[in-house]
Amino acid sequence: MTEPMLVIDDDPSFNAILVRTLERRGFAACGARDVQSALDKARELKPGNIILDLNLNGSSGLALIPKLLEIRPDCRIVVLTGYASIATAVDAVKLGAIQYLAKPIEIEAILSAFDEDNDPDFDLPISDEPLSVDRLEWEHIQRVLNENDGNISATARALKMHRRTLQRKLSKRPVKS
Amino acid sequence: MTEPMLVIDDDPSFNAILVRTLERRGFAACGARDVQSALDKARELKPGNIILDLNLNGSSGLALIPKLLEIRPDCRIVVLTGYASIATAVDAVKLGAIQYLAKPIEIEAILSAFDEDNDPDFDLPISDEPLSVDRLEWEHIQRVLNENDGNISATARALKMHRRTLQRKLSKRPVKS
DNA sequence: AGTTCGCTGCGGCGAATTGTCGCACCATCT
DNA sequence: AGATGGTGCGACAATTCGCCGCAGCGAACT
Repeated sequence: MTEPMLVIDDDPSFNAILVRTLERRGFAACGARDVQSALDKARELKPGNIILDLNLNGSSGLALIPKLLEIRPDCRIVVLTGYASIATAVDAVKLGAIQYLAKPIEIEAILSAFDEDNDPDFDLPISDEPLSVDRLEWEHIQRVLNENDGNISATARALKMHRRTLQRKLSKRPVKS
Repeated sequence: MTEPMLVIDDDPSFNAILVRTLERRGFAACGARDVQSALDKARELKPGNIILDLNLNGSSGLALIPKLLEIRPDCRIVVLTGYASIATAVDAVKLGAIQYLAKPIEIEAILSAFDEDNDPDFDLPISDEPLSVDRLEWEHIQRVLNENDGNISATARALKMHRRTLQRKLSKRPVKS
């Protein structure tokens, strides 16, 4: 099960964390932050499992799917995105991705996506509990808040929630699982 | 094309309207309101185009996809649902549906789905807005619910929320962006 | 300077949602 | 038959949300 994994995501910290976590779990993992190096790495490593973010510095990861499959037709691609939509989910799967997940997401869910597809030869840690809805909400808020440079009003607008409500959530919840 | 169309939807009025509209546009259309009659009609007509609602009186239209494809492997199935979620969209496409659309939808969109069931467009999608917290919550619930084979109690436990609350959320939220 | 924006924190209050309990009804399994 | 576990749903109190308004603050423009 030393099938190499390739993480394609333009967010440096997310990418690094994911690669590190995968390695710590015993996978050979490698990261790429843009289309070109993703293709280079893919050609070099011929990874069987690929984690692909849809948004790569503005260019669509969707177009990368056929190219990756061309390099290795049986590779399993899990698409990950912070801006999930049903339309892109449908496209991604039609193009050959085996799963489409919305960030924030736990590693467990990603791994189980690779797992449940087939290949019973490696049983990785049985997936943990999913995040509670509260926790998920918190994670999501933090992400969007970060994206908006801490601007609460803008975040509330993006999240389509009331600013007052966001304020209250932020002040009340240091974090809980 | 006089390829017969089959409309599978348990909502009588929606079904009837859709069939009528299709006929008025020159298609041979036929409706079915439950799993059994859908399969009967499919075997009888061997329709090339099928419009399938995911929720058929509680039973999942998802399971119908493989059976329909078995009857006619090259038929094109467009999945329609009032309770859209990314999880079920991914499943539907993996099972062989060519498109997944959320109600309410215009006939035009359905027809154009059949029309251009090839090459998804990589260029335009990727939205610029993150999901609203409500939407994210909905997606997450759908995923976990799916993971638990539709078991509401188990899902509520996994999500650390009260079963009653989950019930209410599931029944109350048709979808909102 | 003065003025206009937009963001922020916060009080308050009615409306809506949640947490909890309880009950009835079903399947399964023992 | 009894135990177990799921499901739907009514009811009611506790909590949260939506929405109002207000005052302070920094940036940007005239």
